[in-house]
Amino acid sequence: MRRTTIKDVAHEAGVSIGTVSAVLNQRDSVRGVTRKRILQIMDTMNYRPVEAARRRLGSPREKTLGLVVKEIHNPYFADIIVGAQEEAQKHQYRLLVMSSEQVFDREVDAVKVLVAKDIDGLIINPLMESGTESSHFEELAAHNIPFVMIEGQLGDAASVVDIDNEKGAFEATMHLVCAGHTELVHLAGPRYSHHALERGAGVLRACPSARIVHAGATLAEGYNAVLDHLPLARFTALVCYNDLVAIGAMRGLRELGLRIPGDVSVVGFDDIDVASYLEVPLTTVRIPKREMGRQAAAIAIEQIQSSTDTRSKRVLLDAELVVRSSTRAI
Amino acid sequence: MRRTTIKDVAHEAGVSIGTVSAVLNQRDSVRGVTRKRILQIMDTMNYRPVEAARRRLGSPREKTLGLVVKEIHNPYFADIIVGAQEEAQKHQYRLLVMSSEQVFDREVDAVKVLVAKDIDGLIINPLMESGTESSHFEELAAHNIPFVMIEGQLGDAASVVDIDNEKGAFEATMHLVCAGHTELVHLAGPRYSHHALERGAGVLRACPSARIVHAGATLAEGYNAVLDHLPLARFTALVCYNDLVAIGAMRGLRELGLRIPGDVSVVGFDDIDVASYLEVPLTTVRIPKREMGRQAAAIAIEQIQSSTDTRSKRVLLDAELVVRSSTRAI
DNA sequence: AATAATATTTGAAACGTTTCAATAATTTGA
DNA sequence: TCAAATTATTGAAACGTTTCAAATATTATT
Repeated sequence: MRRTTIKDVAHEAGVSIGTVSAVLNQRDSVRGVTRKRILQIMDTMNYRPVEAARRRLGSPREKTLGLVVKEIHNPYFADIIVGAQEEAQKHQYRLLVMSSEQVFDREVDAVKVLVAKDIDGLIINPLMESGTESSHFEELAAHNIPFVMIEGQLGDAASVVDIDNEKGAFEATMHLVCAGHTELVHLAGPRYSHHALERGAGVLRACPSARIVHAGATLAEGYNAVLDHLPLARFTALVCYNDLVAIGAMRGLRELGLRIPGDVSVVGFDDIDVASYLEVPLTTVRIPKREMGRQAAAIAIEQIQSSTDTRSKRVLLDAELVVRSSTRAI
Repeated sequence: MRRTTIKDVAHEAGVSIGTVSAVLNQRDSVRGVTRKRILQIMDTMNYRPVEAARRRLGSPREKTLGLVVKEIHNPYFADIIVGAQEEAQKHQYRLLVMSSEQVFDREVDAVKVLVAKDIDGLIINPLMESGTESSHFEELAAHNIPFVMIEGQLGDAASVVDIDNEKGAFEATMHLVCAGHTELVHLAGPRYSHHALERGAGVLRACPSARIVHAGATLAEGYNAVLDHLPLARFTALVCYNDLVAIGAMRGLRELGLRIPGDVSVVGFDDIDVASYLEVPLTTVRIPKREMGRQAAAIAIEQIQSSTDTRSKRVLLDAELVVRSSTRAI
C-alpha cells in the first residue's frame, strides 16, 4: 500500500497536480469550489506531502546543528545544551537534541537519524565504546558533516571540547588531604565513562590510599553506595564522582548518623545549580558547562562555514574548586 | 554560486553519476583507484549530498516524533522527555527535542523546523500566548501532522495531556490549613503560565487570605522572592510554585534565621528527584512526569497510525500530595 | 453575441539523488 | 590468444514535489 501522493489526490479530484500543488501552497489562484473539493479529498485520503520533495530539492535548507547527549536526565547536560543552544541561536542555527540514554545502539541510531534529517553539523557526547572509527562516525565523515565531541577519547581525530577532569579531581582531593584527611573514600562514577576514569585517576594521584567504591552518576546510586559499602567503614572524607552522587551520599551519611562536615567532609563535581542551595552547601569542582556547550557549537559552526580548514581543534577548559561548607579541616 | 552536486563531481572525475552514487553508498562495485579519485574530488569540491534527494524520494522514512519544551533546563521537563522517549522507543519512533526557552518566536520556529524535518507527530509544551489558532499550529494542521499538547488551553481543539494543578495546589494548601496554619504565603510562578495560574487558584480556594508573592520558576527566583518580600512578613507557611522555588526559598528562609519546619512550613510542587534527598525532605505535590510524557507520545503515535480517528483526546492525570518533613502542625 | 479582460487550470521541465538492467572492461583459464 | 567469467561503469527511469509559461474557461463590457 503506497503512500498517498499529490498525483493520487489530483486524479481523484479530476484536476492536474499543478492545481493540487497550488492549493497546498495556499496560492489564491484556485477557485473556491475547486479548492474546497481538493481539500476535502486530501482529508479523506489522508494525504501528507513528502517534505523531502517539497523543499524544492536543492533549495537552501534550515541551518541546523544536532546534539546527542548521553542522558537528558542530568542537570549537567542541561547546561551544556543551553550553552550550545545560545551559541547556535547567535548564528541563526537551530539545535536538534537527541539522547542515547547510555545505550550504544541508540547513539548510533541517533546519529543516523540526524544525518537523515540533514543537519549541518553535530555535537556529540559519545559513549566510551564509540571510537572515531565507529560506523556512525564514518557516516558523518562520508557525508562531510563536521562534528565535535564533548568528552572524547584523547586519540580521536575529531574536534573535542572537554575539561581537565584529572586536575579537577586532583585539586578537590588535595583540598581534603591538605586539610588533614587521611582516610578518603572515592565514590566512583560509571565504569565506562571517560570522566569517571579521569576523575578516579586524579583522586588517586592526590591520595594513593583512597578507597574506591563504585557508585554511578545518580542520586540513588550515591545513596545506595553509602548504605551498601560504608556503614562500618572508617573514613573522614568522601570524594564523589559528581554532585548528584554527593547529594545522594549525604543523605546516606545522615541516615548513618554521620554529620557533614562534622564527621565526614564531602566533595562533589560539576557544581550543578542546586549544589549551593543545600542546607550544607556543597564543596565541589565547578565545570564551565555552558561554556563547553557554547564552544562546541562555535567550533561546529566554524567548521561548517570554512570548508577549507578542516583541522580538528581540541579545547580543554579548566575546572575550578569551589569551597563551600561540606568540607572542613580535621 | 550553486551548491556542488553529484553531477559536478561526476563531471570533474570523468565518470557517470551512477559511479559517484555507488561510492557515496559504499557499494563495493567500484574499483579502488576510481573510488579514491572520486573521494578525493568530493573532498576538494566540498561535496555534500542533499539528503532530501537521497532517501529515494517517497521511500519510507525514519519514524520520528518532535518534542518542543519551554525550557530544557528544568528537571521537570527532563522527566517528561524521558517518558516520551521511552514510549516512542517502544514503537520504534525516535524523539527529536527542541526548546523554545520561553520565547514565543522560537517556539514557532522550532515547530516549523520540525515540520521541515518531516516529523510524523509532535508533542508540544506550548507557551501561553500560543493558542491553537497560531500560525505554527495551523501549519501542523495543514500538513496533517497530529500533535499533542502538554499543558494546554482548556478550549483547545488539540489533544492535551495535563494534570489537575488546581486540585493539587488545593490539597497542598489544605494540608497546611488543616495543620493549623493561617498566615500563608504563596510564592507564585511565571505570570504567563497555565500551571502557575491554576496553582494560584487552588491555593486561594483553600486559603482565600493567602498572600501572593510573585516569584518565578527557578532556584534563584525562589531565593530572591523570600529575601525581597518576606524579611518582615508574618507567616508560618509557604506554598511554592514548584520544588525549585521551594528549595531556593528554603535557603532564603535559613538566611533570615527561620527554621524549617520549626518556624515555617514549606510545600513544593512537582516532586523532582532531589526533593527527597534534601536535609529537610520536601513536602510536595507529586506530578507523574514520566507518565505525562509517555501518554503524550502514546496519543501522538496512535493518531499517526489511525488515520481515521482524529478526535482529540484529553488526559488529566492526578497529582498527589507527598508529605515529608518540611511541613508540620502548628 | 462578440470581444476583451481576467481568472483558473494545465502540462512539462526541473530539483539531486538512487536503482538496476545493459554494456564495457578486465581477468581468468585453457 | 581466445572465450568465458567476472568486475566495473553507464545511462535512463523514477521518486514527489514546485514552478511557470501556455492554454482554456469565465466574466465583464459593448
